[in-house]
Amino acid sequence: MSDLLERLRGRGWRLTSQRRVVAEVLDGEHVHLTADEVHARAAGRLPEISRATVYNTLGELVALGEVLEVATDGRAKRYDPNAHRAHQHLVCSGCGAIRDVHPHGDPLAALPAAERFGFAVATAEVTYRGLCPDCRP
Amino acid sequence: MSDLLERLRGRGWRLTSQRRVVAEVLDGEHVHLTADEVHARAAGRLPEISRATVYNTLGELVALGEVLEVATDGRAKRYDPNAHRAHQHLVCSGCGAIRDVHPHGDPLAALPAAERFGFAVATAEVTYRGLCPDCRP
DNA sequence: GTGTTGACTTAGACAGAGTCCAAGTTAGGA
DNA sequence: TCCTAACTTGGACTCTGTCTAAGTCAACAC
Ligand SMILES: [Mn+2]
Ligand SMILES: [Mn+2]
Ligand SMILES: [Zn+2]
Ligand SMILES: [Zn+2]
Repeated sequence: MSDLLERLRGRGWRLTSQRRVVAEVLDGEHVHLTADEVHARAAGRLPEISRATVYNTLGELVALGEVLEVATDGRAKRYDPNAHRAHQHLVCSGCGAIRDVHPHGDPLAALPAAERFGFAVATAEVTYRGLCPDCRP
Repeated sequence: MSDLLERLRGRGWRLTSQRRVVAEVLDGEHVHLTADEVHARAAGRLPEISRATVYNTLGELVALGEVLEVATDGRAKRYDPNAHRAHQHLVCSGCGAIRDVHPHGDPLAALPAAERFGFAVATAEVTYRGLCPDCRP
């Protein structure tokens, strides 16, 4: 992620302080922040950064494949900087905590051709749900 | 689904015309309607049914396990009356069309204990994504 | 260094999905 | 038939995200 800014420059992007700060907020942390959380942390370093710019930058990073968008039911999307190693998510049904997990095998392999209905199936996302240690009875 | 109204009555629910119409709209169809689509179809039979009641009734049916909520990223949730046979979903990345699919094996089995981090993992939802025949280049 | 310019940022209006509330209505038991 | 708690209603409200017009500035040319 630290060379992300170089990669972006290589694509002809302007390196603005806003983009730099958003990249720094996502850098290194294996977290799954909402756009508003990214905005709050970015504003800690660059107080007047706008929500629109955070949304724009996140959208650009997603389009480049540098960040993944994780849709969690009903609530705000989460942005995942761990885009370079395929993984799935384990979500606590109690508190909403999210962890990266690495299941065995390729989930796509479980879908037989007869169940593909002519689709060109490209990806399989798996969401495991259950109660985390803190939320267990 | 046709005896759903009986099951609801058994739980002490009042059988109102609104609830009856929402149940009829979902009945039998293996579709994945949004709340607003359910409202539109229900209003065809009972013109003054309100959005709030449709949301309330759908939420109650979900809580009872009679209907599944399918979160599709960014868009409105879809309500799935096919709650009595486990299945997964295949979604077109182009037009958003949804189909029920039945992969081989239990997707939970692919997650080793060491990857469960103390969670009591209960379910695995799989979303397959790709282009449907109409959207393929 | 200075100037130029189109890419970028901003505030705020807007939109879609869903929730909440106070007031009115009604299903179903007494 | 009456009564009342449960249900429904319309509209206000919240949350998430998009859009736009006007202002700003990074990067390049000189
Ligand atoms: Mn992740
Ligand atoms: Mn389904
Ligand atoms: Zn938890
Ligand atoms: Zn399609």
